[in-house]
Amino acid sequence: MNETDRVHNLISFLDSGYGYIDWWNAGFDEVVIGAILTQQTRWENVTSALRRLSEADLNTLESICTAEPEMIEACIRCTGFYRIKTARLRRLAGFIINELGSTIREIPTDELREALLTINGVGEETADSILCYGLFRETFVIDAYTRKVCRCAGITLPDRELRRLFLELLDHDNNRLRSCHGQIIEYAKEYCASKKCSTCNIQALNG
DNA sequence: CTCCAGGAGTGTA
DNA sequence: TACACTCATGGA
Repeated sequence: MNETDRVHNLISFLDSGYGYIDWWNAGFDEVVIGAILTQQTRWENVTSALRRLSEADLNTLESICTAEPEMIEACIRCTGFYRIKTARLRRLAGFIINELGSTIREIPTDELREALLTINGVGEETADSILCYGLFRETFVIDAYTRKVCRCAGITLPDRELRRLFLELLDHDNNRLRSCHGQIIEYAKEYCASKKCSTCNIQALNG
């Protein structure tokens, strides 16, 4: 059994267990902001920060650009790295509004991905989250959960090849790509809470 | 108390 | 290319 078969089996396994998941179907601005906030932090802290930003009317890219940094820092402190994340939010929001503007919908995915990656504070996962969940583009998010579940399934491919394989096996379909990543997170939260993965039965997929 | 969470940038070899 | 280090709060 090769790596392609393992990924295929993993996809089938998750699909049969969870079905289609409409994962992180939020507005564009919230996805962009959340993509930065979720860096090295639990999602529960992100939702808390997003709620505070909303209550302070700082939940849009426009307001992020014009607000005092201290106001943003106060809202997102619970996500950790709040000073660095505030700087990243301001850079990213400014880039999207001033450099991309309304033409962002017309920029090809690969070109837009490269553009996002040039921004300080935007790495592969953040860029792919924005593209996949904020703009419904054909890309797949490789994050800590994805790596963990794949490792359990005996898949040892590097991120770049893993992303290409998921893209191919999910037919470059945005709905399937979003759903699959959601399934991975649901599974990981259910069975991989501890490091040992004692209740994880993914390795059985290998036959 | 310790450990780590849906990262990314920088410096070092 | 491959690590080690930094950023920082909060929950288990």
